[in-house]
Amino acid sequence: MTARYDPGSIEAKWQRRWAEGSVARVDTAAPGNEFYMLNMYPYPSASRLHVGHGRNYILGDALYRRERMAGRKALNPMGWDAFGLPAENAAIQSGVHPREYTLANIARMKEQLNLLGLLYDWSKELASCDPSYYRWNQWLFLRMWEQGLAYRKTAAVNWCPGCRTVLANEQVVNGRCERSDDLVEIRDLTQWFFRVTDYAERLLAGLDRLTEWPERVKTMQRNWIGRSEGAEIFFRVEALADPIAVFTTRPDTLFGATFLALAPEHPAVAELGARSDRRAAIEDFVEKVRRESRLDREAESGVKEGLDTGFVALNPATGEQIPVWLANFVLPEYGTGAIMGVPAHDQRDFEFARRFGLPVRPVYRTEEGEIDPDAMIAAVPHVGYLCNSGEWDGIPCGPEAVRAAVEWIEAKGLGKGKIGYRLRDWLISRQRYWGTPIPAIHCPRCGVVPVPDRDLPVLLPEDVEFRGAEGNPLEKSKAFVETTCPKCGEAARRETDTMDTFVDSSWYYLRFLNPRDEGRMVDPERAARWMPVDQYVGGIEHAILHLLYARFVCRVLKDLGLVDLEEPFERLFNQGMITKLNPATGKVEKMSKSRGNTVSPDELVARFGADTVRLYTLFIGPPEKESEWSEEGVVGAFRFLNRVHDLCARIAEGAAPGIPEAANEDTPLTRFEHRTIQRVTEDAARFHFHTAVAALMEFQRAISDSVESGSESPAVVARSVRTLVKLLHPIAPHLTEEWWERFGEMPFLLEQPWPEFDPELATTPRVTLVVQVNGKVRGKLDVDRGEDEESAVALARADEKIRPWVEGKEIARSVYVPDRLLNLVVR
RNA sequence: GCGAAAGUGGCGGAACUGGUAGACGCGCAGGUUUCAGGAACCUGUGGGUAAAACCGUGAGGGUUCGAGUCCCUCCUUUCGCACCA
Repeated sequence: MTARYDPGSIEAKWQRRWAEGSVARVDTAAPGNEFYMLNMYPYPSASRLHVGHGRNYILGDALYRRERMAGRKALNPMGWDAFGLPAENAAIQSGVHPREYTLANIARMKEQLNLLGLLYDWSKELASCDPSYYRWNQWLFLRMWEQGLAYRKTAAVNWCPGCRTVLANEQVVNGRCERSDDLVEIRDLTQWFFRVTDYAERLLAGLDRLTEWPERVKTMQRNWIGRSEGAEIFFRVEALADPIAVFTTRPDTLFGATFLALAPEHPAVAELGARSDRRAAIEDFVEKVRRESRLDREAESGVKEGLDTGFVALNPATGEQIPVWLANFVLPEYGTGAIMGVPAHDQRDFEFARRFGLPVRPVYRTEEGEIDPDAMIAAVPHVGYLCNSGEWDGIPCGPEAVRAAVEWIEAKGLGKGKIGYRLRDWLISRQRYWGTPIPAIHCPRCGVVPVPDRDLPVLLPEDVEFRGAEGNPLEKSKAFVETTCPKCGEAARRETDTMDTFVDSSWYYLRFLNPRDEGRMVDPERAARWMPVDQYVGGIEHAILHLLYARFVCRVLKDLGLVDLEEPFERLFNQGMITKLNPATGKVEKMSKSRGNTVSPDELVARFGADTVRLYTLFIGPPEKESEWSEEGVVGAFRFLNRVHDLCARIAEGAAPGIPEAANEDTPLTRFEHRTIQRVTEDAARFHFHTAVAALMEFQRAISDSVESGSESPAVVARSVRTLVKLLHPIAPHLTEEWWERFGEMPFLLEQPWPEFDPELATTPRVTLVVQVNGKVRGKLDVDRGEDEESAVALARADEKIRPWVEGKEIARSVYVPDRLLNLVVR
């Protein structure tokens, strides 16, 4: 007769007990052995938790519980990235206030997290939409403004005509608005930026010290920052007062520059147009390129469009006149938005030159001699030695040539060495209501004036109509917009842009340490004690967004003297996404609400219990890998927990508390036990709970078998079962707490020390020695550990399975790996 | 195009520094229990053979006593970046 396993009642009971006991709560002010672990924030705007990101939390909780059992005081807080577009869009559609919508979703998410038995320190809970949180966004903004790190400029941004708002880059999918599917336009708007480019070098250099970060993420950040060394060189244009600066990584090819190309967006283009008799053509071209969406401009890579402005520039090295062109392939946001065209040594310039009949002039020659430009079919970026380049002639292609060129250019005052970055400043303005108001006031007399600290927080107004709203609802709130200038006291307009929600999440890990602190943003003493975050768990999707912004803001806070911390997250673990077949597209896609291929964990919890869902989610595969969700195997997890339940029930009869902890008898089951402790401990350390589960399944079977056969003493069995229960706790916490209690043990199993193994007992006295003949497995020997080679060979020769393979043959050599393998090489 | 990761049974996946390939689970097959059903229990399960031999980790080469693991070439898939001067 098997004991009936009823997860529902057990789980409800323990969830209540953990909450009542505040087991997750820690005093962040008190010293101790600290471990700070953080899951990347969820999106409470998502109305339900789905297994795709539930996996984060289940893995995180298992790690957290293991740390607790390992005796470390561990902080595991949860915060809500509560501002954002979805809440506001819901408000526009339904009229429900974004706050209401958000708070309802937070409550629901919280319920679901609790349902899975996840332990968070709710005393540290925070939500970015709470003024006690976002006032510090504003405070930080003002400090950054003082430092010149926050500024306003006019920039080309993504604009969705349907939603009548700017969009973040990540909200643009294939050139279309993620929500309305409208084609996104590029518009010039005056926006607020954070000067992240000032930190490019430090952000790049810091990556080398993040040894516990996945290489993949670091590479993505490096590419995103995109450092390249080169030079800025000035080209005089006859029609213009100021020279045009170009950025190049190949100043060594300056003598080969045969044209100058400007991005149509280049600021000098308007002036050129005004002075040109080709004004209409220039304006048409600019308009045409600008009308192309970014998508088209990128998709048509290869098709290079251009227009000769009719003006000429002077090649500063040769003094020759070269034409000034407009070209669609020159990007306005990189470098200076202008390039020198060196067709012989740059493929893009080559294609452009050939298309428009511009001259090609090689300035490198090969061993065979100079290159015939007419015979070239492609650019030769790296070849031979400089030629036709005055003093530089003869220098081999490479860093040496670049260095020589930079020195020469600087000496002549033609330009200077420069490091270029692909990284652009962080656009933080959003023309939306549901975000942190940017604390600035526009005064007709004083200009843009910061809100004084004493007036913080700038609260979101309540007199706002959302339903069917067009544009930023804040603009229509008189109470909000109409204000007075803090400098001159005259009537002024309040800034209506709000901040990107990534600002919120850039420093929240610090705020968990002092979430109710009214007087300051961060507590430097607690930060010194707890920082950096020991373990950060989250998906790869934040590799260059959140994880880069957080590293940036951390450095800003350091420079402001608020914390002594350069890197916020010491160790990062990227778990793979859960994918699932999307019936709508027929493809296997990342599980997400917007794709409509989600699976809600609470339905599964209702059927099998949270422990089964947790165990199965961890068992599905290695957490760093993407996994396709399937429920085929859930029953296997459920069966296992049933067997554990049954086993516990069998030995619980007559079990007295505290029995067998001391006895470490040398029996087969004891050895199995120690081996299992070792396996589970090591697997958990590298987050491989799927193999830990496999080890526990084997262990359960071994215990059950010895109970069946009566081969082990009750004390040994009792201790083994207790060990099984402890090792299983991070994975299936409810069932294991329940049995720990029924065994008469107290208090929480969560507070029990993680079992330790004896390395000696974690081995077996006898081992299987594999015998190979000429590298092929021909038999196995059961021998004592540490058997020497000579007797192993003798045993092998005598073995009836092996004998036929060696009989009558000469053993040329033997390879012996003690306790593992014997390979006989015969002729 | 550039960069990174990965290809192992019907499926998810094991295999730490080269040393029994396929742990564990699903599925499947046979059996047990049950009025019955099953998400219960037991046994078996890479191909192949009567049993062996033999063949098997994307393909082809190489190093080695021995290769899923190391090296070279190629193929496929996934994910980044994508005219970055």
